Amino acid sequence: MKAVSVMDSGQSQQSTRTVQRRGDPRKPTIRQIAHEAGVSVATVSRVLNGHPDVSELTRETVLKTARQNAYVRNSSAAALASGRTGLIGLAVPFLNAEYFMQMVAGAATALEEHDARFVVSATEHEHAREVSLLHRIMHGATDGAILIEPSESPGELASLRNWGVPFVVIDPAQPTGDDIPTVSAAHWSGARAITQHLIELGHRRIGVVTGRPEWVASVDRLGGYRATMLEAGLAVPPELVVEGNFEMDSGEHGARQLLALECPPTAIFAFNDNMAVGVLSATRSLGLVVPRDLSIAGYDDGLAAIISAPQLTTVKQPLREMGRVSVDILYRLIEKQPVEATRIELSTKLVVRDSTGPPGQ
Amino acid sequence: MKAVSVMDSGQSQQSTRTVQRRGDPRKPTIRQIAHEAGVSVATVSRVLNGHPDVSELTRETVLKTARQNAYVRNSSAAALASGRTGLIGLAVPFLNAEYFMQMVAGAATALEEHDARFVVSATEHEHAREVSLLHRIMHGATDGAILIEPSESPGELASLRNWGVPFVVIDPAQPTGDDIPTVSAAHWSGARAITQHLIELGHRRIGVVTGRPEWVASVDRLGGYRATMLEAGLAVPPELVVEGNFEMDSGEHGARQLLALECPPTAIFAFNDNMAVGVLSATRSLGLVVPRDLSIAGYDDGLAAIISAPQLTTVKQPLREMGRVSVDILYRLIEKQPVEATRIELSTKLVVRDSTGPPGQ
DNA sequence: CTGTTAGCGCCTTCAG
DNA sequence: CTGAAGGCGCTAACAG
Repeated sequence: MKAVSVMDSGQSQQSTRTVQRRGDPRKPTIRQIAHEAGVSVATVSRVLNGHPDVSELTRETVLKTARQNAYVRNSSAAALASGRTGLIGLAVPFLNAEYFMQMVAGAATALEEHDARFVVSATEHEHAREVSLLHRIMHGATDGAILIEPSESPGELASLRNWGVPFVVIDPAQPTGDDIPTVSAAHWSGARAITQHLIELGHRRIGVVTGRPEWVASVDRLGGYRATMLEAGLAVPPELVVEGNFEMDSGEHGARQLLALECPPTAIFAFNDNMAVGVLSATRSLGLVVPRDLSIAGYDDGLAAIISAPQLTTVKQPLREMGRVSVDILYRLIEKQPVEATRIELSTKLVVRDSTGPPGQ
Repeated sequence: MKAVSVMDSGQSQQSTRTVQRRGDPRKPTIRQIAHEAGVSVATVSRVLNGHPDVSELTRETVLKTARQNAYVRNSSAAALASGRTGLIGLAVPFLNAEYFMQMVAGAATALEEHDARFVVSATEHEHAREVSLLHRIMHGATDGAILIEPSESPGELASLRNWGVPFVVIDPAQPTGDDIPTVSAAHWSGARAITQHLIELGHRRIGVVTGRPEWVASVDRLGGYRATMLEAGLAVPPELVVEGNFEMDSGEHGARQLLALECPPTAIFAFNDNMAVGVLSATRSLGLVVPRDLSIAGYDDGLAAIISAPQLTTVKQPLREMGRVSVDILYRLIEKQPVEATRIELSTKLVVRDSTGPPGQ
């Protein structure tokens, strides 16, 4: 019986059964290209993958006929055969948060250099979603993953690693094992820089509005603040620390609480810019002038910091850079190259603007 | 010759060649599960894919042994065999723009219901990138795609459609053929609402700072503004329309230009919130009070609108909803269900805050 | 309800 | 430098 060839060249083929193609005939396969170019599929594959061991002539022929037939490689097939998908899993807490998107954007540009794309999943910081993500996306569907602020326990991460999918964690909530590369922002020293700045301006009572206590960012920034205060011989009475949740409202709320103290702070350090804006608006509605009556510092150096009036003194984090670096490390892992530093902490930068100044008298 | 079974059950198998498995032995295949559960691969496949025609007993057995062996389906293989990847391509101009991320977030939640993920690509509004995206991501790698504000010509989109990959376009720059579903924001009527609002407040000279002229948003909003002004019998002299680029700075710049006119406007409508904030800061530095001396309106109802002081009168767009709807339509397309409306325009909502008021006298 | 079997399209040794 | 051929792991007829 003759094989039913998709291309209608009269070439006869040995086959015990009728070949019934169900695929879309508009989508040429590597075999058709090979056939038309008069070479073997292996050669076509080599050309398409840029292998060097092909004569210039054949390469050109193949490329030409591939182009003519508008050939596009079927990535599923390639992935199945090669074991590489060209896809990276990316778990991010929230998609609509400027903060995380900076990291994602940084990772995206880096990924492009590796000719890869990423598959995103918003975890909303929910454990269940992350687990499902890890168990679905990572296994087989992607070559590796980047987890931004995962809520996984070290144990879960470790078991994940055992599965064989390389991944790197950005800002882990808890210290991971040494075998799991980690990229973090220097929350502690960033908070230190801000606090120091405030102290140098002459502030003695500095209140803070923290973020959600489950996040590393909150914990570490609080640590940096505390340490710096103590070091300067300044007390940190509990009433000076109020808990926020990174949203603007909580900043406003926290500020009111702080300013209602019998001995209110002369400066407030909010753990992110949004909350700092909240602090600002509370201040304003209380009739206080910033920075004369109250200095306000934020964190992140996001849009809010430059939109607000006065513009905020804050800490700039290398968010994009973190994304970039993570991808770089991830690819070292994937390509099994040695990874020198598995514990990277990128430094932050104090940005002094108009919301801080010496305390009024 | 005996097959080398990965599982060390002593079951002998007929095979003319030694089976040499190169895959990771920790990753069980459907065959091993079938073997261990004492059923055929087909049955396992059915169970795993939730097909109804399996007895409850076998289903349970299979599920149990799958769980025990920590089986995870190889998505590449499944994709190759079934022709469906469970992935959706998503082209978005910028990853770090609140505006687009809202859409993406909306699409993401909707996708989850379809148990799919998406592969993102930032186009940076560069034509080349989009083309590469379309030609790489879409063919075979994804089941469909959502293009946000693509710069493609109708011709390119049409040829894409011919390729057979279903897709929907959000806010197309140019009208597409009827066979390409489209989801848009009602830019025109949003601008109309704002303009009307300003007119009703008593403004007669209303200036605008537009966005980049290549974007639909700019063109349509300008159209809405113009039409409404004319309808109210108000002139729109060219000097009242200054071009911005959606960035804060251009708003500030535009405002200075507008306010320097011999007969300056009493209200300025900036085509997005960021620019409105720019207008605000220009106003402030000129010593004007908003809204007494100048009314300012924005567009988008983003973070900037509520951070700024005074908070901005603006137009809220159903960004998340647009993402959601797009996904819904896309899946209808993918599942070849009839798509009733292929030209969807979601309505916007005027949000009046403190930056607009009656003109001073 | 269940098993058999033929591919899906490509990659990759292994021979020449 | 090139060709032949065996899978990769899974799905989907088709036949019981």
